[in-house]
Amino acid sequence: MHINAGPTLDPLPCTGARLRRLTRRTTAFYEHYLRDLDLRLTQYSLLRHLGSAPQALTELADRLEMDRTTLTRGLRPLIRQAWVEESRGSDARMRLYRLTPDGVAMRERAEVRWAEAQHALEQALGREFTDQLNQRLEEALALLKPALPENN
Amino acid sequence: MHINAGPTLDPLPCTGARLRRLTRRTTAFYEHYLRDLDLRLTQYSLLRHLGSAPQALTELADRLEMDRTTLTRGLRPLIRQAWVEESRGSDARMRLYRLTPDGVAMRERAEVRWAEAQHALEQALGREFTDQLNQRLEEALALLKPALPENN
DNA sequence: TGCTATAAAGTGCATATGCACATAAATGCC
DNA sequence: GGCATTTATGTGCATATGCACTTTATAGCA
Repeated sequence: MHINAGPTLDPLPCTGARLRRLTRRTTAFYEHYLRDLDLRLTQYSLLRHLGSAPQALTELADRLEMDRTTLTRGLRPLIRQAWVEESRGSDARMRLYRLTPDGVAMRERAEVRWAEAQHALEQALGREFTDQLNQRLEEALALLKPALPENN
Repeated sequence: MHINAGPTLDPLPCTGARLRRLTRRTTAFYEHYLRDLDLRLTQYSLLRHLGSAPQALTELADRLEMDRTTLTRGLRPLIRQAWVEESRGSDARMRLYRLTPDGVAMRERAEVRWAEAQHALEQALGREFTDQLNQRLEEALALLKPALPENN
């Protein structure tokens, strides 16, 4: 039994908190479909952004707009599963990553599940609403890029 | 120097990945303003949802729509700073949490910064766009609530 | 009164996230 | 060629996130 079981939910004046909240729920939605592949949404995203051609860590981080160090560690499970292979190029500082054949196969299996999830999401939200939401998110991403003075 | 420095960014057909991406960037935006208070956005959110009246963990988790166990650990730093106090009620299973006077003071200081951040965000995105984005996020949250069969 | 079912919470595990700091290799001058 | 600077990456630390499993306490019923 709860104490102080007040009104349902606060109006949430904070856009950031609202985003985090929706992201939590949406991630759970997708991961429900990826579950028996034992794949997280982020990991699927990595598979999707990797190819058979070796790619440098920083390059990948830029494309995904993720922190470099998050990626370093996020790639490790994929390497452990032998879906991704690390190699070195002429520049001995760089780490290059590419999908293995197993990784390509896994990505294909995952894409089926992802498509199911995406479809189900569009069903739940309505196709038009989803498009508009995607639009807004994309727009916000573009507008927010130069918004932090320190990041320039 | 990068290898395979292809086109800028993929169109991102995945709504979930887009959400995660925007959330990362937006969180960084807010946390820039909270930085010298050494407060994360999530922690600010906790302070905002706590009061002087003791609240049970599960009740708080429901209100924030966060996982109970995430909350258990998320509250610890706040307790360590003595902004939040844990207590027990008549039901010996429950943990009750409330803001200490220091916690109230901290919340007030943080609200100033939060307001600056929110205002700056609305500047960056445009006021109208922000309202519409908030609207969509709220709508999506409402629509997604019953969307996972397993969650019923 | 006991026994069972349920409810509240904690813990272990595995990622996800990003900052500050450290290291190593390549670059650019002089 | 040799040294200062820049670049690519790794590591330590502290949260954030959520699932599976465990523990403890209350509730409900025979």
